[in-house]
Amino acid sequence: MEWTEEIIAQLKDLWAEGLSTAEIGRRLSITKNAVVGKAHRLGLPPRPSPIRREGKAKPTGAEKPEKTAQPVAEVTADAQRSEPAPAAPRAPLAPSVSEQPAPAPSSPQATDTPVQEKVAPKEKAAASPKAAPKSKPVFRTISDAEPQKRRGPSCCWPIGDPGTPGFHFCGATPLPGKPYCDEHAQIAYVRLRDRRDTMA
DNA sequence: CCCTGATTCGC
DNA sequence: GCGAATCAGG
Repeated sequence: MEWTEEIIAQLKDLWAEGLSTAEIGRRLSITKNAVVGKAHRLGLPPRPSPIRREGKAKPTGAEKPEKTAQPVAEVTADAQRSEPAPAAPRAPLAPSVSEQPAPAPSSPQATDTPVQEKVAPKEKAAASPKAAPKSKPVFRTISDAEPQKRRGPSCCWPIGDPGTPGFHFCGATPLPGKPYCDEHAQIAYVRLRDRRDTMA
């Protein structure tokens, strides 16, 4: 795992937002162990821990079976070909706004915009993902995440979390030559110098 | 069972 | 430093 400054910043941000370690791990495509381990190493404020580990000798050391990690975010939208998306490969956390993982459209263009607003950390209660509890996060492709009828170009801005039931793409008509609609293109194509973080 | 975070310790 | 394995509580 390559802990770049950016990833660490995201970790801190999500940690500060109160997301669970597993949730953070899911968003960063890493395990919760990695999140917890790194968080502790960074000296991040501890969460209300459910346990109090007393003097317990560990019999066997931790082996490393080394599972094949596949951080594959397969988003094959037919809309993005001529232009490489400078933004999120999987989740809308890369484009600017560090404190707003889930973009909320201010002006719904469709009459029934199924926007999920902000995905709260309690989203797990709303659904029971039976898929692979222990394995790596499964990223849904656009084909099964969005039962799109029309084949025309559509905004591929992700709404919600990949792998969760409500996940889908925006689907609005994108700007000419852009993978995103007007609305999301504004957040996707952000000047880096406009990025302002509240992190230390 | 599921979830959570903490710690240990081989690498 | 990293994180899987493990622990331990809800």
